[in-house]
Amino acid sequence: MTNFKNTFKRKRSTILYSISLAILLFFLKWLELRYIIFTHSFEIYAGCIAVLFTALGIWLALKLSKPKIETIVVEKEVRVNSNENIVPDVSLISQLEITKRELEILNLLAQGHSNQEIAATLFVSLSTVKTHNQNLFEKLDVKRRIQAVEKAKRLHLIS
Amino acid sequence: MTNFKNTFKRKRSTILYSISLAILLFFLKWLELRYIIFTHSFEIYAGCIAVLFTALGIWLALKLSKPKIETIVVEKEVRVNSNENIVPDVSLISQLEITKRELEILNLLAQGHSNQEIAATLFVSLSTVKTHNQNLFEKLDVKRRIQAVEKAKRLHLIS
DNA sequence: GCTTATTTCATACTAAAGTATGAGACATTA
DNA sequence: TAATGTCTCATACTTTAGTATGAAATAAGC
Repeated sequence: MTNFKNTFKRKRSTILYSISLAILLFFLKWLELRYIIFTHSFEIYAGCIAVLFTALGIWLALKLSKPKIETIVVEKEVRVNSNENIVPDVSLISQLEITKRELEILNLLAQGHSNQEIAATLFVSLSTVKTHNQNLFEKLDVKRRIQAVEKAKRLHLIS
Repeated sequence: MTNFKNTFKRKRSTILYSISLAILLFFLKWLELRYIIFTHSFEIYAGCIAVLFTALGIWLALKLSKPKIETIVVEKEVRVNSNENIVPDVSLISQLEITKRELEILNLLAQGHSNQEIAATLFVSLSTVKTHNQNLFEKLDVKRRIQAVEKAKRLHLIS
């Protein structure tokens, strides 16, 4: 312990010097920072504005964007004995926002036609048929044409 | 006409004076505008930054955010024939020389599965499923899976 | 044992289907 | 007139489907 005290006394000046030096260095660093901020105040200001208004933009977009409406059909099985006359369910078709053209294509799909054949039948391009298919699959919440047909028949969208 | 010319000559200086005055005024206005822009260049710059980054924010938000989805659930009664009159036509199946395995695959096809899924279900390789499909299509005399399903249902090979 | 039918798998290829994205034309509607 | 919905088409790319062919393993029946 005495040894430690002696050592401390001997080295006090050194330690003090070190501390002063450290403080001075910190002060200088601080001055440098101030200087940097001062000389670049415009850029910093602009940066702040940029960040702020980016945030504003994001907030605006999130607030004002309309939610996409998705209709999900929950199927309830009802068992019947007789084959009733199957009538296309018009209300469900409109509810799922299936357009006339899409319904046409759905019927052709159900007949087992390829996209090429459908395009030829309707006098449109292959691209068009593919686009209709895409929209149709999304509206019916299916992945493949065969599922679309299957579901459409089950929901009586087509006969 | 002569009268007009004389009037014009008399008033030419006046007109020229007016025009000069107008030009001068325009020039002054332009200077003023320049001055305004100059003295407020920082605000204008900041404004531009604000607009730009607001747009950036909106774009970012729209691009990167998942679309808001509002879900509407519709309950739909699906009528299912519970009677037993739809029974796989065994005689026709054997007549067409459709094997057990092929019939299994036909049923999975009818449920809208992909070849991959069928392979996984039956614990066989994709190649095998394709081979079965090929044989099946030939026996049913169709070109595509969707036609195979359609025909199989029509012939009551599957329910 | 040999043949035959069935099931399995592979490779290599072509064709078709599906995804993602952007955009023009046109009619309807607020 | 501006916004919206529908239909149209394109390009570029990835994934599935389908074709052709050959072949191994196995069980059933002659």
